[in-house]
Amino acid sequence: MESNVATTPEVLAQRLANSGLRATPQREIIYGVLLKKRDHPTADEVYARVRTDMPGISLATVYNCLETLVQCDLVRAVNFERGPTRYCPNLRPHAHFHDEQSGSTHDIDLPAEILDKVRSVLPPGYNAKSVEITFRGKAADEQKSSQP
Amino acid sequence: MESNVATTPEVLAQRLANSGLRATPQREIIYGVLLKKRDHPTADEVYARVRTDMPGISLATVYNCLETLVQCDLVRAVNFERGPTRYCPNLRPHAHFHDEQSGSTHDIDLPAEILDKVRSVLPPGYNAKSVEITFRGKAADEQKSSQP
DNA sequence: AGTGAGATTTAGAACAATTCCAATTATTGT
DNA sequence: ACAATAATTGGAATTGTTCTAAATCTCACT
Ligand SMILES: [Mn+2]
Ligand SMILES: [Mn+2]
Ligand SMILES: [Zn+2]
Ligand SMILES: [Zn+2]
Repeated sequence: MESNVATTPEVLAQRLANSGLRATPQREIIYGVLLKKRDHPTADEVYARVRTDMPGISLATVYNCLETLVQCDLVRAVNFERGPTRYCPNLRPHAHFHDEQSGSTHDIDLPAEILDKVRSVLPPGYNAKSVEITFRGKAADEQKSSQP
Repeated sequence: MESNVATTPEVLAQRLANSGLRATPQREIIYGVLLKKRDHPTADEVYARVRTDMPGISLATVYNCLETLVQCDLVRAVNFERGPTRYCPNLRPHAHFHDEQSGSTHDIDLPAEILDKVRSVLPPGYNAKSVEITFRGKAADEQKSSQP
């Protein structure tokens, strides 16, 4: 029973329409790139991947589309320190584990129970719209390089 | 029983010495500024405050000194989204509540019990050196402006 | 007190990521 | 088709930070 999880171009179009926006080829390809390899790419990395399918796309458009997807709640923008923003199409509540050695980022699912516990540290009067949890450290077996 | 909490110039000097560094006037004043008003100022804000005491200081030095204090574990660098880095001399384990309206940042103490619960979501093999928790939302009664 | 090595500060240039801008191109409804 | 609106584009501009190379300071030693 996955509510709220868009994984197809059709769903993308629907979500965009909800916000009065159009499903353009650029938006579809960029969203597809994010779904295909969920390694939290930067805008530059998305740009590089998209260009193999759509060589004429501009970096400005990549930024525009990513921003649009974030606005539609189809994608989360993720930041570590002051590094470039990374993009994540995982809509379930999750934390991020940032491996400092490899630079890779892993999603860590967050049970609602834990999220509630965390929210419980807030004194009365503090109304949190969002909670962000980030781990930094070393993850074991980085699976060699990345060729499957 | 506060271990690890430096609040005086002398302790600063000690900590710096531990790392083979000197206690310069610039470092002392900057650390003093952070201790005096714990509102998580940016480098620019620190620069402005320091200049009232030391008009000749340079912005590069402010950046250098802040970085040094972070290296010595006397100060934490705090980031929200892609905003400018903010600096926090609170060494206790704590989360940050970022009030989007006012732009202000509040420390939220984190009981060890909660921190452990949060760490417990990590699958085996994930070794977290640090955990960062950030709330975003609206805090009630922003105490009018700020004149006491 | 004077000297030299090394640390620190400084001003300004350089940089990286992102946003802005004005012009062009695409899509939509009539 | 046509006009209105939305989206894309290349390049300039902006922001926060880091780099660089020169000047200054500090400390240890004579
Ligand atoms: Mn990293
Ligand atoms: Mn803010
Ligand atoms: Zn993620
Ligand atoms: Zn803090």
